[in-house]
Amino acid sequence: MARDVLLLERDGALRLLTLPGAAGTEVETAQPRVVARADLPGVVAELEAAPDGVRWVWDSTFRHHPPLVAAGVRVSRCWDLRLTRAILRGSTVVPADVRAREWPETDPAWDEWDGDLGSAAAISPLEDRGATLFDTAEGTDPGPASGDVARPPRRDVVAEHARQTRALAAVTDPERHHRLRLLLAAESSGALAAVELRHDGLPFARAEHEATLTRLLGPRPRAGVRPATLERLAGEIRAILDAPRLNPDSQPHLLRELRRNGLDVSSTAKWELQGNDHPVVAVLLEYKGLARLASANGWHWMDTWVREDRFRSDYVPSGVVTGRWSSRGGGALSLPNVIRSAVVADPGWSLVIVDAAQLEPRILAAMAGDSALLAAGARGDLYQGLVDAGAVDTRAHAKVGMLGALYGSTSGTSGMLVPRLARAYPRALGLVDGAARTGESGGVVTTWLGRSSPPASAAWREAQGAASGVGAGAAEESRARSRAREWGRFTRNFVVQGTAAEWALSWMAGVRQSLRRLSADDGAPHLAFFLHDELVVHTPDALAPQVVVAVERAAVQASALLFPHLRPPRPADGGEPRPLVPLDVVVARTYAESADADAEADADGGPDGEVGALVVEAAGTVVGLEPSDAAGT
DNA sequence: GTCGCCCGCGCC
DNA sequence: AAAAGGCGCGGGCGAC
Repeated sequence: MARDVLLLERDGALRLLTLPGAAGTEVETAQPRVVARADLPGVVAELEAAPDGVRWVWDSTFRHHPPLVAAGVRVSRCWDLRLTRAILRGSTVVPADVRAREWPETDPAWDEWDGDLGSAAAISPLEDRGATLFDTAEGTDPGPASGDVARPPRRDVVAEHARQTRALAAVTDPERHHRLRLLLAAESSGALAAVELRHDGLPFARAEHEATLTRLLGPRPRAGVRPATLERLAGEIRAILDAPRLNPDSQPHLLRELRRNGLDVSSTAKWELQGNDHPVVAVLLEYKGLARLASANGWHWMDTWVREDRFRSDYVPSGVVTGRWSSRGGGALSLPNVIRSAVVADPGWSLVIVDAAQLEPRILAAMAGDSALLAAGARGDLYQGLVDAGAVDTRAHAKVGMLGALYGSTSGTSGMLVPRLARAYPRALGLVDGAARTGESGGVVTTWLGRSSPPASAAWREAQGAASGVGAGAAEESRARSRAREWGRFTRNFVVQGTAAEWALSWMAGVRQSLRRLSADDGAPHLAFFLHDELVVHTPDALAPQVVVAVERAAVQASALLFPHLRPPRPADGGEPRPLVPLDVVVARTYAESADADAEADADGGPDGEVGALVVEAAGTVVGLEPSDAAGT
C-alpha cells in the first residue's frame, strides 16, 4: 500500500512528513524533510517513482498541484484534506458525536479550510495559475483579492489528517467504511484531474468557431454593436410589433410590446412564447437563440477563454452540493451544441468522446436493488426497456416519466406517468420517495458512498414550526407546505444525482490512471473535458483504440467498486449480462460528432429533428460495448 | 460609476 | 410534452 506523505507549509517553508507505516500511523515518530520550493517538483517525481508510489496528503490540491503540473510532474494519488473535510464533517455515516468533537461549529480553524483555492482563475482567465499560486504561497505576491489565495495558509495539515483519520476509524461498519474511503479517494482524484483539465485544456479551433459565428451572426462587429443578423431580426421584430424603438434585449419593454400586440404571455420565456400563434414568435425565437450565441459564446468569449487553440476553464470539484462539479469561467459545463464543431483534435490526434448512457436511472436501480429496472436497462436503451416491459407506452413517455420521478414532478404528463412507474418499479420509486419524505420533514439524506445533504436552513425549520403551531394562518400553512415539498424535491434528487456523481468520479479516476500508463512517440493521451456523465479524451490517433478499452474498463470497474454485490444485469428476455452503465463511445475529429443517443432517438419521430445534425458522420467511428468487454478486470 | 438582483437559457 | 432537480453566465435595470 502506498505510504502517506504529508506536505506541510510553515512560514513559507515546505516540509515532507513521510508516515512510517500504513495510513493512520501516528506522525510523531516521523522526521520531517525540509524541501526548498524550487526543488519540490524533483522531489515529488522521485517519490512518485517509488515501487508502491505514495499518496500525497495536503491541504488543497489547488494549492499544490498546479505548480507541479506546470513543472511537468503529475502526482498519481492524493488526499485533498479540504475537500474530504467538507464531506466528512457533514456525513451522517460518521457518528454525529465524533463529527461534533472533531469539527466543532465554533472551531476558529473553520474559515481557514472553507476557502476555495480555485477562485483566482476567474480573475485572470488565461494566466497559468501555477506560477501565481507559487508566488502567493511565498508571500511575494498578494495576488488577486479572492480570499484564500491572498491569505497565507494557516491550515494545520497534521491535525486535520489526524481528525479525519479518527473520523474514518469511527465508521465501524466495514461496508460503510469502505464506501466512505472510496468517496474520499474519488473526490481527491477528481481534484487532481480538475487541475490537469485546466492545464491541458480542450482543443478548440478558433478558425472553425469564427466560421460558425460569421455564418450565423454575420461578420464580427465593432465592440458594442449588434451583429448584422441580429440587427436585421431586431428590425423585423420592431416592424411586426409596430414598436420602432423596441430593444428586444430588454425583457420588460419586450413583454409590454408583446402584450400590447395581444399575446397572452406573462414573461418573454421561450416555452411561453411557443404557445402563441403570432408572426413575431418565430422571428423572436430566432433572435433569442442567436443573441444567446453572440453573448455567451461569441467573439468576446473566444478572446477571453480560448488561447492557442485551447479552451481553458476552472473546474470546481463539489462545486454543487450533490458532489457534481461546477465550473468557473467560460461556461465550460454548458458548452452549447452549436459550437461543438469547433472542438477539434490536433493533427494526428483524435477525440474519444464517451457518454455514460442514462446514468441516473441506472444508478437509482442499482442503489435500490430494483432488479426489474436493472433488467429494463440491460438491453441498452433503458427508456425503450420501460416500453418493452409494458410500464409505459412510448419511449418519450418513459423519458419524461423517469425524469419526473427523479425530479419530483407532480403535474402534467410527466407527473401523470410517475404512478405507472411506481407500480412497475416499486423499489426504485420507493427509494426516491423515501428521500423526498425525509427532506419534507427536515431530515438529511445521504448518497450511496456517504455524502450527506445540507441540513435545511434555520429559516426553513422555523417556517415549518410556525405553520404547524396554533393560530397559524392558512396562507402561512400553505407556504410552509410548499417549501417543504420544494426541499423534498431537492433531497429526492440529491441521492440520485449525488450517487451518479460518485460513479462518474470513480470512473474518471480509473480512466485517469489508465491514461497515465499510455503514451506514444507523439505524445500521451489526456483528459480534455468532463461533463457530469461524459468524458472527452484527446489522444494520439494510434492510441485511440487503447483509450476506448480504458474508458470501458474503467466504467465496469466503477460499477464494481460502488456496487460489488450486484451481478451485471441481464435483459428480462434472457441473453448476455450487460454492464450496469453502458457507454456510448465515439472516436472522432470533432466534438460535434459525439453520438447523443437520446437526441438521435428523439429525432426519429419528434420535432427535435434539427439535432439530427449531430448524428455520427462518416469520419466518426461508433464503438459498441460488446458483452465480452464487460469482463474487464 | 459599481453592485446585486432578476430573468432567461445553455448544459447535465 | 411540460415547466420538476442541479449549475454558470450575460444583459438589463434599479439601488446606491
